[in-house]
Amino acid sequence: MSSGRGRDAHPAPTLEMVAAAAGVSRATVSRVVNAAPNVSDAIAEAVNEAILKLNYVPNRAARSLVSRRTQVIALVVPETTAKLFSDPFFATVVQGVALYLSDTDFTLNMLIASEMRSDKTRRYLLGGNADGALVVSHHEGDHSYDRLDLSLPIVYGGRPLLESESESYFVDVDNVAGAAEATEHLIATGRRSIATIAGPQDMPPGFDRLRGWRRAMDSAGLPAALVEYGDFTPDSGAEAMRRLLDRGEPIDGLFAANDQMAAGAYSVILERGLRIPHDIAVAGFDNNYFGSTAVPALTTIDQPSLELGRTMAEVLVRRIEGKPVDRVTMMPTSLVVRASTAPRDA
Amino acid sequence: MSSGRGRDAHPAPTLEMVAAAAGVSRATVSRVVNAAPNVSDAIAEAVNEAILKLNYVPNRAARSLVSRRTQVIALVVPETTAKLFSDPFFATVVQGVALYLSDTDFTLNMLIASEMRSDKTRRYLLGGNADGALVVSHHEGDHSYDRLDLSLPIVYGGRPLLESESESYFVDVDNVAGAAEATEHLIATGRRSIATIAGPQDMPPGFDRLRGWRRAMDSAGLPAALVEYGDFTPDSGAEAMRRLLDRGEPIDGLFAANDQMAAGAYSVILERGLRIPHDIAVAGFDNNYFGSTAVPALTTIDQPSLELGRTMAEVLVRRIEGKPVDRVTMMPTSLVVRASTAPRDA
DNA sequence: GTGAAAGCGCTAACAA
DNA sequence: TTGTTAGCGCTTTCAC
Repeated sequence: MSSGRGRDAHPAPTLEMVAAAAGVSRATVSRVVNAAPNVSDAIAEAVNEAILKLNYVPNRAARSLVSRRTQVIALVVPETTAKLFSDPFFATVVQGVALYLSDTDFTLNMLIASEMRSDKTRRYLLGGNADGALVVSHHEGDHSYDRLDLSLPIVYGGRPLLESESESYFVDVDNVAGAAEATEHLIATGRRSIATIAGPQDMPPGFDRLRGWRRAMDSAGLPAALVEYGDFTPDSGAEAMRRLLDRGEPIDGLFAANDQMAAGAYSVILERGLRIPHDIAVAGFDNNYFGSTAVPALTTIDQPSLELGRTMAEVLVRRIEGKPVDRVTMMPTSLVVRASTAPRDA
Repeated sequence: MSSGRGRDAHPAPTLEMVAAAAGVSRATVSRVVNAAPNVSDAIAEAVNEAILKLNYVPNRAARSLVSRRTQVIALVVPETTAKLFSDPFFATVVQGVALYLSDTDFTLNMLIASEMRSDKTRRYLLGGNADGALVVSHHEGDHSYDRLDLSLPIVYGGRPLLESESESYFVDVDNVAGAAEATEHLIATGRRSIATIAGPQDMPPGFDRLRGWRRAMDSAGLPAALVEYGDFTPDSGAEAMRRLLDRGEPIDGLFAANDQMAAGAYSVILERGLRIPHDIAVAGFDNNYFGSTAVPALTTIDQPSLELGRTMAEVLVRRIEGKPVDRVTMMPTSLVVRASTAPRDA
């Protein structure tokens, strides 16, 4: 079994061949191809005809070599994310990026960055293989590529852990506002003793969502004391819920920092003979299948992951093209109301 | 707010600079970089030292221009798939591809192919922008890029609808064997009246999984008559289950052609007051969250999606490098036994 | 084993 | 408005 029939079957027409066919110089063809302003219509037409006839496609390598632009955007993905292929959030962000770029002249290059070969990624980026890079830091706040930004523009997904220490460009979801909205919704349905299962405080989403819950509780004049922490896994959510209930204080509402932990909390609530939403109304964050397939379906905060990716790409392209862009872009979240926060007597 | 600080901050060292630093000619540096056999150890060492000191990285554009190789592999994704970001299967395949390529010198280029701009994709591929292409046809059997294979090697995910009409290289999952295994498992747990909810018969997975069910039933001497069709959505699974039960014939086992349809069937089974697995044991196919989060958890057939992607990439790289490869590669599936097929009295 | 020189296909001054 | 010319950084005969 042989293979690779070689691109030599099709001896790829060159600019020179087009020039010959159209009876003009290579420079003129180049001008037409690049839509330069100063070409007479008659000549342009003749050239375009030749291009069509020969089925000419410019050679990117040659173009990049002289123009110093690759028309490539690198998407850096941490290997851990790649292995944890159970993450719909990540996949959606990537698709948003790809979708946006498909309407531009840029091409998307996916790089898997592992700790082991981290310099391979750096070298690739520094080697002039891309005009810019997108780093999907998976909301962990890792902006360790910051230094590279001196050599090529970088845009992160998710804010850095310490904003003050970074000058990086990033696009993020407004976690504080989202968490506040979920909590306000709980309050609006008549709940007063609202607990929260927070995420890790060394991750921006964990930290910000707790802040949002606090803000809403404070604004409503309710005590923000019922807090337990988890690590975003269902199991940790279950354990946090157990600790919460073991405090012996009344709880009629719960905001979990993500849907997975809410799902974990569900099992404990039911196991204790309590009903959702009758005894405890529950809201989550993320809007993924853990919430949508739960029974009762979980009220949650939707993150615009597709838009997040799209926006990251847009910000990067603007930077590359030298157009003005804000260093930080926040994407709005939206509340998805489902059965888990239904009013008690509806 | 400005931007793109230009790669000129770092004036990217060239081969020429390395040559100067090492006191040799550019040709020699090139030989060292490309690990040519005929370079004396002493010189090679000196060159490597210079490379390290200058932090030299070869310019791909220049290299591609002369070598006629791009070291790029294109991944063509249909836009519908990109929009339907709810598909973990697809995301995992892509990650498998990326993971494999990260250990090679190839780089992954994602292309979104829409019907509207389909020639953009073709032109890209024909324009010598990639050394080969991977087409994730999402198991729909669409091998419409077949003609391109004359100009550059292409490997598909999923077999073509009509094998006879295509000479394409592809990697697929053994749907027939998987479906048969699930059905045999049902039989082994003592079920005899086993129905199936099949997928669309114009899609290879739909067609093949029905064949697998039939094969298992025939081998066991059981009648293969209880068949209804769905379109792989949960709703269609629910309706098919309804039709199945409305036939009035006894059913004690069900093989659904995917987990989503199994989930749909679950709701109807429970709604009719039947118990899973006591009255009806259920098995699905895909092993995604529809099955793992269902109650009771669904026995299903696992597809090695990560491996599928990895293998597609491997087959393509072998073709590009002119090494022998089989035109068709089948990946094995595996049975995941869960509560939905537990023996009646266990 | 090493160097000199030509050229891959294109763009961008500069001339005309 | 169009053509001429000189490279971009690399690989690759061909001499030595």
